[in-house]
Amino acid sequence: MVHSMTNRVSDSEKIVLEVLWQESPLSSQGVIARLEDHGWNKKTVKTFLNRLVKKNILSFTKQGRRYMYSPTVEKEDILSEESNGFLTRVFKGDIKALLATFVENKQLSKSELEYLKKLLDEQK
Amino acid sequence: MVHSMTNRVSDSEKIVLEVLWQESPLSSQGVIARLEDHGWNKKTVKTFLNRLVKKNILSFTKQGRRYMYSPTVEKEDILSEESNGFLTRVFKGDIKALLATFVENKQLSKSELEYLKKLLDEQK
DNA sequence: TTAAATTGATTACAAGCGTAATCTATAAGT
DNA sequence: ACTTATAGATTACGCTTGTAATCAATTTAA
Repeated sequence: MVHSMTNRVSDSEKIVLEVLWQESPLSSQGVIARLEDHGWNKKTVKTFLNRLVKKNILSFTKQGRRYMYSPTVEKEDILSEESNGFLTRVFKGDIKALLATFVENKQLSKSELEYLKKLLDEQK
Repeated sequence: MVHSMTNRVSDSEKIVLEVLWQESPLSSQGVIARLEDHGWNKKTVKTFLNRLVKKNILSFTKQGRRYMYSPTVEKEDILSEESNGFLTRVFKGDIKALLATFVENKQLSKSELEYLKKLLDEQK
């Protein structure tokens, strides 16, 4: 946990980051290619890459005049950070209220219910 | 569900709204008083009241030259809207991953685990 | 070898947000 | 009867975000 992580990752940046969590290092072209169906202009994707580098969420190595980008943070760290933020901001830390909202709202399937029960049993 | 609700409620606005969910109608003074420990300037609170009115999240009735504010939306509606947004944005709709993150990260107490199990059992 | 395409860097620009200050009208205190 | 405080409305201003366009350098295609 070296990063103090004052800089948050915006939603769009997170979409870019997701690509690199799945496969890295990648050049900007590689990222752009994997985001084709997103309908973003190449320039836009490059902006996000740049901002992520400035925020120290991505690092790169030079390959000629190309950059090969890699995440500097684990997906799990970002997810749990965001989750805690959400819990605090929206539910004021009331974890039971949060869980109730999700469980009641989402109509879980049988297999999802099974999975969660098992998860709970492992917890103790 | 009359509101198309394209306008989101910001975090600060939500804090103001919370006061009015707990007690309404209230004048701006009433809201300001109940937010004293928040360290906000009165003007700041009034800005948020104004913005919430513009977003149709608050309505008011005039009492002389004072306004008495009330929410036009239910807390539960906002919470589940935000929750769904969060689920989609951060976990790409994967409810299992979301719940797993909370359960594993938050070190749930025995009673919280019990509560959640009951929630799951009621679901079916 | 000259023109075109591509790279990353820099700049743009409007909307939303946090955080108020100022303006205008009215009510209240002296 | 004035002066001052207060209410809501309008304006301000820097930061972040979404969404690129432009710029300078370099590589590639013709």
